[in-house]
Amino acid sequence: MNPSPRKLEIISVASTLFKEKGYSAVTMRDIAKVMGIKAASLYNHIKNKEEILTFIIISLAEEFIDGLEKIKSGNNDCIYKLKQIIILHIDISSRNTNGMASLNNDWMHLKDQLNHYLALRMEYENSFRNIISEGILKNEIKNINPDIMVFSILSTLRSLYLWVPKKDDMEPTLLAANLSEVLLKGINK
Amino acid sequence: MNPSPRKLEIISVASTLFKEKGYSAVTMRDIAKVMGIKAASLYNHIKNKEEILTFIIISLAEEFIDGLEKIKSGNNDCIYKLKQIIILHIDISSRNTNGMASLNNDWMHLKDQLNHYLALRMEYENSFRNIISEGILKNEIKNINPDIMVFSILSTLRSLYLWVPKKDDMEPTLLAANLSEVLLKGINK
DNA sequence: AACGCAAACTAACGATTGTTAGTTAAAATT
DNA sequence: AATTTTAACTAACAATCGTTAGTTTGCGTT
Repeated sequence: MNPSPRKLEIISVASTLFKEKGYSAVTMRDIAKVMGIKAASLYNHIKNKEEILTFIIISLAEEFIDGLEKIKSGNNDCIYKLKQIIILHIDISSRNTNGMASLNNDWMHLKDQLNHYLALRMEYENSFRNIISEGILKNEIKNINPDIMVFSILSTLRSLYLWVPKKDDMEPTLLAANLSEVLLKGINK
Repeated sequence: MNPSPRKLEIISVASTLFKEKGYSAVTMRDIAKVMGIKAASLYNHIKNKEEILTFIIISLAEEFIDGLEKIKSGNNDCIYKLKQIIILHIDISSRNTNGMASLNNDWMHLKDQLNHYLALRMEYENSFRNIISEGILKNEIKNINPDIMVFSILSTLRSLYLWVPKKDDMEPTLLAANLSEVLLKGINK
């Protein structure tokens, strides 16, 4: 069953608060107050607090997995694939800035779906590393420890949610171009 | 007055727990249990929960400010200064992995010292950006939006605390060398 | 042996937490 | 018009929160 509009509204409000203070510091009464209703009324729409967090995180994680799957299946250069990954992160982070905060910082508070999330994350990082490793084999990418490259690039991409809202005047395509240049070719002239 | 050894012990234990679950999700009883004492006993050594967080964050922030100050004062290339900044982050993050988690994720729960922290952070980012901007002027660094370069490099450096413990077999100097190569010159061959 | 002190303890506090039960009013469906 | 459904409400729950007060214990100094 699809989430009702009201439920999505609650999730959206919760996302905003989770980004500001973190999941644990946000109370059901906080969420309700922003919604203009009482805390108990939230339970007409959601099962419990955990369900909100689970929805935010899992749907985002699956969006990343799906996006990466399409990129992997294309028959392109590794460098081109990496550029597509950069665009994927900019796109998702721009459309759901608040949710990205929970994905990055509050995943450890998942219960039922914690293992599912961890599996998705490992799958994503492995795919990412495979692209890098293939690039090294094909002589497209420097022969440096792939873990370091994955860590470095992914750290920047994962932080986009903090930075994109402050630069919302910047064209996404321009951001993607500049970020690709910096991440792939460095800053040194 | 310097913090007593016992107080430092409490702060260390708290740091570990804060990294695992975040400041808000950690209770005084959690900290006490790891210490092997009762929660009320903690108050023989610390003023309150907030003081623990404040100590962790402010002392780290000042460590970064001091480190950057020394780097700025040296009469070196901008690229060299950036390499020193990378080493600074690796060094601090390795020595206080747990504290770095609070610095990154729990600063918004500061009260008295929140403004002080925000001032230090802005000072740090401004100095960082000035080094980049100077590098562009001196033709050492590509003429790309400095904000993007600061964001990109700093995002990676700020995430080191998550990654360094998983690679504790790696020589810090080797990590610094590889990371400098990736961050400054990119991964593209 | 007596004292002072540091650091633990027990007990409890008021506030806040997520959540449930039962009720009400309006809207949608029959 | 009658009925069901939706979504709000009030009231309250047991649990847990950070913290305080007062007490006990053991060690080092007198």
